[in-house]
Amino acid sequence: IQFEDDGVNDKPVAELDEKHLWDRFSECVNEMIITKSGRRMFPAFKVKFKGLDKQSKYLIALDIIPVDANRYKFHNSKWMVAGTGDPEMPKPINVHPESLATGDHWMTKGANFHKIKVTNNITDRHGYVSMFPKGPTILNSMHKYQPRLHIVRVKDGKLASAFTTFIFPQTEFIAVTAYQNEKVTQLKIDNNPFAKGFRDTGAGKREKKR
Amino acid sequence: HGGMARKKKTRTVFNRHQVSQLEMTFEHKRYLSPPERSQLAQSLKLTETQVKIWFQNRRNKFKRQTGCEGEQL
DNA sequence: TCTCACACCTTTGAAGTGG
DNA sequence: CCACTTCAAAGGTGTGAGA
Repeated sequence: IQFEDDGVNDKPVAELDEKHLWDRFSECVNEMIITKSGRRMFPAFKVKFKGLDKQSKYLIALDIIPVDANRYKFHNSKWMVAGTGDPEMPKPINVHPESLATGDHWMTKGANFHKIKVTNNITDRHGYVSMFPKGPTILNSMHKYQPRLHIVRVKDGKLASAFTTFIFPQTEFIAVTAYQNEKVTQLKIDNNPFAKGFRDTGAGKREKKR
Repeated sequence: HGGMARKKKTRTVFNRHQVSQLEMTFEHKRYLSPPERSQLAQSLKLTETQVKIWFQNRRNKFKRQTGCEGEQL
């Protein structure tokens, strides 16, 4: 990977936001629903920054890559390998919409990737930007994935530094078509505001039609 | 409210082109002079009031997001 | 395993009201 | 101009049925 170093001295550091929440999901092996139309991830992937150069401009991006080449199954309340994984589609690089913002901007406002979507729909490619696919990330159900954060300094429309990549292990998850682990479901319901209607306590009215 | 005047406030939504132009303009200038507003309104086929209120609301939103900086733990 | 329609919520944002 | 509020429309949840 080529870049023209602009000589700016920085030391980019990204730290995962709401780490505690991610940890709780990670403890019971996180699952992300994938749908035909694309589903947001929860928790949302949010980061804070340190060590950027205030004046320089940076591009911030996120991608989601396979962890291994296995297929998994949920059996006896446990995830276990269940054979060889299916072939993977190329993964888009989700450039943060505020990108090409200053180091000052990123360090004060952070980066929130809450709008990125994951899907299992192989037939709705949204084309390509440059060499890379665009649109929702296509994942295989019952496969394990790991989001990655990328930081690169940009000067005059050209790369001015190497890519710095951060991996937060607690953001690893297994793509599913329907939740397998009850604990994961409950964590999602308890913490995702859009699922408030399913909460038992307080303002929720859980009801079963029989 | 005494009377039975039921007003159906139908929510108007500006189209993508209009929003992106407004957003681009806002990025460069946070306040619009009357002539600028008039020209922008005409090119976007909006009323001057709509453009005025849009900038007013946009400024408020910007302040709200930027001002609330100390959330999370 | 996967898909789909619900019900039930939130978020969004132009327009309203008052200062 | 600002501070707020109002309130539909848009759209994100998990559900549970039926493939």
